[in-house]
Amino acid sequence: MSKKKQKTFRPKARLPRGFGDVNAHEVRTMAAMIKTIGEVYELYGFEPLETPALEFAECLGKFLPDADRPNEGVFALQDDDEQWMSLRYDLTAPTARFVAENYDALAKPFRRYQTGTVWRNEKPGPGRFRQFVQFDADTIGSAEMAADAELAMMWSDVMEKLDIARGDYVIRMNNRKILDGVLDKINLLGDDEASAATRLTVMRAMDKLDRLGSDGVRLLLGEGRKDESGDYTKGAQLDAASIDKVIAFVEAGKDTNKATLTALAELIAGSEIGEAGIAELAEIDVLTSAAGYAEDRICFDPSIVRGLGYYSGPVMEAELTFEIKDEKGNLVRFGSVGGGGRYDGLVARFKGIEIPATGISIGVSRLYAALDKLGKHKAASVRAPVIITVMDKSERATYQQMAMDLRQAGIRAEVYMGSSGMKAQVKYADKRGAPLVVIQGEDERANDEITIKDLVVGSKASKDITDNEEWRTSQVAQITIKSADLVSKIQEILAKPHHQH
RNA sequence: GCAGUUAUAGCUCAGUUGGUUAGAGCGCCUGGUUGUGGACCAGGAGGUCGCAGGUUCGAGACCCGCUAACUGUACCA
Repeated sequence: MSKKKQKTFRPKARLPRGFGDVNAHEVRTMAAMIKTIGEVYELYGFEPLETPALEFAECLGKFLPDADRPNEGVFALQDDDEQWMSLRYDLTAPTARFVAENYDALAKPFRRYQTGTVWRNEKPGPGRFRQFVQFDADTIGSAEMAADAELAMMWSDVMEKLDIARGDYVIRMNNRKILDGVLDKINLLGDDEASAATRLTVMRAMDKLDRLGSDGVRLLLGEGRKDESGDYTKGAQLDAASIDKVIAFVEAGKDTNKATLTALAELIAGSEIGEAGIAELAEIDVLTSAAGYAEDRICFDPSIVRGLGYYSGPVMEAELTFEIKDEKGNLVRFGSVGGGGRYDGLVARFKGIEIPATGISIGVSRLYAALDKLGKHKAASVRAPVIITVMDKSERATYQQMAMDLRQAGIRAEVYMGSSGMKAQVKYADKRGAPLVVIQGEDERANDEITIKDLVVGSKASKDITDNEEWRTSQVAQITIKSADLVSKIQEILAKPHHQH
């Protein structure tokens, strides 16, 4: 052996980008959110379903891993028998698989809700992760607009149950058939490849109205647009008349849903598919209006596009409309926190027969981030445990009994599990945010007493004490009680206002 | 994917036209205080200056390549 020290390999402790740890506060608030959303879904009659994280790649849809880039878009791996499996990238595709697999046994329409983690192998950004949580509800096997209307209203209920005030959010709704109507009017509904490609470009451009404004969209519909970094995006090369039509369409939103429908009807008059879409939205409007859900909650917005893949009828998006400032004072808008719509073709991939379906997907992770910045999380705070210090290790059983007594009364309590001295123990309690510290050393034990130190009161008192001698010897915010009174005394102290949240 | 910017301690960042042992604040640890959080005081740990090459007597700084992160943009079931 050489005398040189072998350099031991130490991996850098780090996480792949787009993945994040979830701390105690986040776990609790996220769980509370999920509970709230689930309760609303249950109220509407939806049933829970869980499916696995991995599915056969071919079941999830068009993102089949190929030999060159097996993990583009999805995380995929090969089973023993070389079949490709993928981590699910949404909850809709697994649901379609489930329905196709169990179709005969299900009560139709099948109404289920599901929450879970999904994974996407793509570039992360602010508010965008490679692993995140969604919470979906779908009605499968109904072509009725009532199903879409119900989801929009339920979504609105969810937002308000999460303490997002009416006006701070809005469910925006459009219809893919109306979008097709516009494309129809500018002669882009052809089956040829060129039309299909231009269609995509046009829809992408329309979807960017909120971010780029109508001037930016105009550029994307025409020649192309150069962004501030100098990168150039080629446009759809439409002629001026067509551009005007598309712009008029995306800006056709009015103050009331009825007025929007009227405006849209004029713009796409003569297109069969477009008129069908307007009829669908009109039907939804009747139902939502009758239930009292006005434009301040569910708003028809012609600029909503929502993905390019499978939607076939109404599409919707939940948007947070308030703005707040970040640490640097910049205005931050959260924007979309979920999407949904009708996808009549999805189950047909498996069954051959078309089964109409509609659903919504709430982006729990994004919504969480937004509510966190708003300070709107409820039920998030759990009181830290009372810490019982270990003054004499030989008395551990006694301290343990104190903790058990407190727990019996429903009070979080823990005996200090480390081996440091008292100073470190109180410091530990402080760092944990403990409300109280329980102390029983030799002196107390001799008199069958226990000392309770109130860390909240002590913290306030420390501001007026600059002398350490005084701080130490005055034993600030401490009381000594009879051992038998431990639980009742602590209950009494914790009921005081300064220990309430 | 494309473009721009950046990379120095756990965090936020200094580091002069290239010059000796690379700094500060905050945080962390220890002691002042063997039975007490904060404040204060004293001390301490922590860096292959992203990686690899080159220019130079000499590189944290200059040049080339790579990597990563950030921002914008594209894509987004």
